[in-house]
Amino acid sequence: MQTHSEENYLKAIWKLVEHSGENVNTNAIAALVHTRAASVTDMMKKLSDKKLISYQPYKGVSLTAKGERVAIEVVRKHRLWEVFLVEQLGYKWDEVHDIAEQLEHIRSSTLTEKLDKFLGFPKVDPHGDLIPDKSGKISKQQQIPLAQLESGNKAIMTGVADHSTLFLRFLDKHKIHLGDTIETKEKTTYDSSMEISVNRKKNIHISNEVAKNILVRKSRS
Amino acid sequence: MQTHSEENYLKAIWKLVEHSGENVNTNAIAALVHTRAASVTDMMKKLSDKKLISYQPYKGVSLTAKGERVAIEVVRKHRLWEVFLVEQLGYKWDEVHDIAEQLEHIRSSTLTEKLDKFLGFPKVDPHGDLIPDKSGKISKQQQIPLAQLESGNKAIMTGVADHSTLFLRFLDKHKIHLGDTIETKEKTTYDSSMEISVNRKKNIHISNEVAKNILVRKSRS
DNA sequence: TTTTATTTTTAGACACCCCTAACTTTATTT
DNA sequence: AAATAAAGTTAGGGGTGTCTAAAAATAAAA
Repeated sequence: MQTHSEENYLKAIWKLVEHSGENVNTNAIAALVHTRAASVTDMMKKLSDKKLISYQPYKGVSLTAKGERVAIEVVRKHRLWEVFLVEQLGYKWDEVHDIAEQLEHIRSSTLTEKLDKFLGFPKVDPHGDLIPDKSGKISKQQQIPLAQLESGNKAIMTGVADHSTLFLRFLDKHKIHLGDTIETKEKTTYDSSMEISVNRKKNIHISNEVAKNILVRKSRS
Repeated sequence: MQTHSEENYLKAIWKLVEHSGENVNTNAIAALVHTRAASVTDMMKKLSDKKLISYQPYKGVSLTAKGERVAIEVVRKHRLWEVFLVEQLGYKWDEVHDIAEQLEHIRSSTLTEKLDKFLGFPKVDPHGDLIPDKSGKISKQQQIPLAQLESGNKAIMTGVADHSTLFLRFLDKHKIHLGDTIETKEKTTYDSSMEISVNRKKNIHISNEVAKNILVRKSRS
C-alpha cells in the first residue's frame, strides 16, 4: 500500500520514462511533483526500499515492474475520473485536472472497475490521453507534435502535451479541438511559427510553442 | 483550509453533538475516529487554535459556527457520494461507507454542487440519512429507534443507527428495507426482544440490539 | 470525606514528507 | 588536466498526526 505522495512520485516517474525512455533524473521529478531535489532524493530511497523503483545515487531512477503497475493504476484512475467529470458532471476539459489529481488516490478494490463500466469503458480521456485497461495495458499513441509536421501535410489532432488551463483555454478560444483536421500551410523559418488551417476552414497563425504542444496523428492520404 | 484529519474530527464531533446535544467528551471522539484519547487532546488544541471548536480542558468540546459549517459540508459530501456509489455505480448500501469516507475529502469549489445536480438533488442517502443542502441546512428527522415503539403500533422504517456492513447485511438477509412498514406485534419483557411484521406480511423476531438500530417514523393512523 | 476508579492531559517519541544549506559527485569549459 | 558549473545527496530541522507511559483532574464508591 502506498501513500498519496508515493503514488504521485511513481506517476511522475512513469510520465518521464514514457517521454524520454531513459532513466529519470532528480530535478525532472522535482519539477513534476512541485518539490525540491532534496525531497526527491529522500523519496527515492523510500521507493527503492519498497522495491517500487530501481535507484542508484547520481544515476537516475526507473520503475520496477511493481512500481509501474502502481503508476499505471494511478494514471488509469486519473483519466477515468477526468472522463466522469467532463462527460457526466459537465466540466470543461481545462477544469478537471486538479480534481482528478485528488480522485486518483481513492482506494478501493472495486471502484475503478465500476466507474469504468459506468462510463462505457472509454479508451481516451478528455485530453486525448489513452486510458490503460484493467490489466494495465496501454497502447502507444502514434502521435507527433504539430511542430514536426512537414509543410503542406494534413493530420488529425489527437492530444495535447501541455495540460494547463491556460493552454487548453487558448485552444478553446481559437476553436481547435481534438479530432480536428489540421493542415500546415506555411512555416516561418525565422521563429518556427506556422500558418495552419483547422477543418479546412479558418487559417490561424500559431507560435512554435503552441505547435509543440498540439499532438497530431498523420493522416495517410 | 483543513486537513483530512481535521475534517474527520469535526465530523465526529458533529455527529456526537447531534446525538447527545451536550459537550462531547474525549473518549467518544477517540472511538469514532479510531484513535487514542491523547491524540484527540492534541487535535482539540489545534482545532481550538483555528477557532473551529470551543474547548476547555477536562470539560469537553463543541463546534463553533465555523466548525459546524465545515463539518456539515463534509457530511453533505459524504452522503452525496454515497448516493452516487449506490445509484450510479450499482454498489449495495453496505459497501459504500469506506469509499465515501475518502471521497468526502475531495476539495473543489464546484464539485459538490455539480454532483448534487447530477444526482437530481437527492434529499436522503442510501441509509436514510438526510443530506444537508448547499447552505448547510439540514432538517431534523422525526425518527425513533424501533425499540421505543409501543406494542401494536405501526411505523415506517426511515433509517439505521448502525451503519456497519454486518448490520446492513443482516437487514438485507431478513428483507428489511428503508420505507418498509413495520408493526411491533409483541415485546418480550425479559430481554426486550420483539416480534415484528414487515409490510404486513412476514413476522420476524428481533433482539433489542437490532431494534435499537432500526430507526422508524411513527405513522399517524 | 477519604479512597478508588475513570477520564483527560502532558511528556516524550516516532513516521511521514517537506525544507534550506552545505557538501559531493558528475558534466562542461577553458 | 584543471577550473568551473550543474546536478544530486547528506545533514539537520520543522509541521502534522499518531503513539505509550506517566501525571493531573474529575467522578464514583466506600
